[in-house]
Amino acid sequence: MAVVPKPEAPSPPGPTFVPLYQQVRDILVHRIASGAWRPGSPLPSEPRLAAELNVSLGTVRKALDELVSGRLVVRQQGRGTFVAEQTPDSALFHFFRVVDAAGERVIPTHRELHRACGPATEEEVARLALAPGSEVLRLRRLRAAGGRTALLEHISIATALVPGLADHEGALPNTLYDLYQQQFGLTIRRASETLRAAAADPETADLLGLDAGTPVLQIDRVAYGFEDQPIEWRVSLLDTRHFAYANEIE
Amino acid sequence: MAVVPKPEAPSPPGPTFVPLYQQVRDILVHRIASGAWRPGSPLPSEPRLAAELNVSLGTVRKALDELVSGRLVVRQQGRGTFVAEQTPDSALFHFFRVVDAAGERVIPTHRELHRACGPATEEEVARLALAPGSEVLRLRRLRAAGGRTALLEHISIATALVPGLADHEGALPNTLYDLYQQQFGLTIRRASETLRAAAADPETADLLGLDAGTPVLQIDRVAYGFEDQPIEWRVSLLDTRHFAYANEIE
DNA sequence: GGCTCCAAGTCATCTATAAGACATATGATA
DNA sequence: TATCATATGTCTTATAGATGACTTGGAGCC
Repeated sequence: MAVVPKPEAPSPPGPTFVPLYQQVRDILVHRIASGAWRPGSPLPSEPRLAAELNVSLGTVRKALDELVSGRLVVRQQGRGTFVAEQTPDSALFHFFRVVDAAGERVIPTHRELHRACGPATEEEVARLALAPGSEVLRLRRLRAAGGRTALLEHISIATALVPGLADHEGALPNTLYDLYQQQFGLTIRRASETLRAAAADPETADLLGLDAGTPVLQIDRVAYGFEDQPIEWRVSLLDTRHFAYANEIE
Repeated sequence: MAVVPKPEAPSPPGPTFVPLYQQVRDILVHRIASGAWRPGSPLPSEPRLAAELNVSLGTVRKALDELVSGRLVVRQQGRGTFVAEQTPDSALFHFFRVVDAAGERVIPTHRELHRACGPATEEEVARLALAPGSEVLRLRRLRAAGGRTALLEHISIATALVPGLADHEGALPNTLYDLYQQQFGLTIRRASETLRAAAADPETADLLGLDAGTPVLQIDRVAYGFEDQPIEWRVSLLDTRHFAYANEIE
C-alpha cells in the first residue's frame, strides 16, 4: 500500500500528518464513489483488506467504522460488509419528513403531473451548478397521504445526469433517489434545505385544493452526491393545514 | 467493576448480551446525567477509568467514542476528556437554524416582551408531560438580526424546573439552554420540531412588522433532557420574507 | 427428500502493548 | 525575574492476537 507514515517511518514532522486509518478510509470511499464496488455488493473481508492495504485489522476496522457512520456501507455480522444501497423505504425515511396532523410519519402516494426537458433557467443554473444553457429535466408531482393531497413537488435535474429518464415509459418510482442510484450511479449523500412560509399562488392552490393565498410551507432542497456536487433541485409546497414538516435535532 | 461478561466468563447464552463497552458507556452516562461530574469538569484519565472499571483501555476508549459522538463529552489531546458544556455559541449554532435572505447564518439579538407565571394550559400539560395544574413560566421574546425583526418566540417551561428564574433581575441571556445547564443542571440533549406555515394573527403581525395574514413560519419545538424528559416548549414565528429556516440532512 | 449438525468464513468484542502528538507544569539557567 | 528545556500526563494512532456471535453451506444421517 502506498500509505505513507508507517509507525516505523513516522511522517515528516511537518504540518501534514494524515492518520493511516483516514488514508484507508479515503481509499475505500474513492473505490465506492468511482463505482468499482457497486451498491449492494460486498466489500472484501476485513482481514483481506488489511492484507491488501498492508495495515492492521484494527486500522481497517476504524476506517470502516467511519464509512458506517457516514452510511456508505452496512456491516452484517457473520455475512460481510456491503456498499449501502438506497431503498425506497430508506430514502423515504431519511429524506421525506412529512407528518400528518397527529404527528405520525406519512407514507405518500404520488401522481406525475408533468415531465419535460428544457434549457435551464438562471435559478436552476445557480442551484445545480450547471453551465448556462444546459438542458434540465423537469418533473412535477402531486403527493397525497391518507386520501388527502399533501404536497406539490417541482423537480429539476440535469438531463445529462439521467439519460433516457425523460422518455421513460410508465410511472416513475415513488422515490427517485434510489432510481438515481440504481439506474444512473448517482448516490444522494446529503441534502440542504431552506424552508419558508409562502402564500399559495392560484395554480398551486388549485392543485392542493386550497384557496389562493393560503399559507403553504415551501421546502427548497438541493440534493448532493458523493463529490458534494449538486444533483437535484426540488421545491415542495406542503399543505400545513393537514400536514407538517418534522425535524429532529440531535 | 460489576461488569458482567468478562470474555473469560461469557454472558449467559440467552438473549441478553450487553457488550462491556456499552456497560461502561452507560455507567459514564449515568455519572454525567446524575451530576456527579459537572459540565466543564474533566473526567478521570482513560487509564484511570480502565483501572477503576477493571476493563482494558480500548474498551474505555470505545465507550468514550460513543459519548463523544453523542456530544456528552469533549476530548482534548494532551489535556483530558471533559463533560460537554453548553456555550452560547454552541447552543446557537446547534439549535438556532435561521438564515438571512442570502442564506447566511444569522446571529440574533433578543428583546424580552413578557415574563409571567401561571397555571399550565392543556397544551402545555401535554407538551411538557406535566401534572395538570402545574405552574409554568412563560416568556415572550422578539429576536432581530441585521437590524430587522426576525422572529417572535413563545417559551414555556415548568416553574419547578427553573426556581427563581421568574424573578431574575435584568436581562436573560441570548441563549437560554446554557443558562438551564449552568444554573439549573438541565442539559438539553435533543429537540423535536414541527414546522408549519401559518397566517400571522394581528398581534404577531404587529410585533413582526407585517400585515396581518402574512404567511409566517411556525416552528414548534420541544426540547428534551438527559432522561429524554421534556424540558421546554417553544413556538417561534419567523418572518420568512427576509429570513428562512435552514436544515441540513446528512 | 428432508433434516440435523458441523465447519468455515465473517464481523464483533476485548485485551495488551508501544510509540507519537500535544498541553502543561517544573525546574534550571541566564 | 524571565526564559527555555525538560518531564509528565494526557489523548491518538497503530499493531497483534484471542475469543465470541452470527451466517451460510455442505456433509452426513434418517
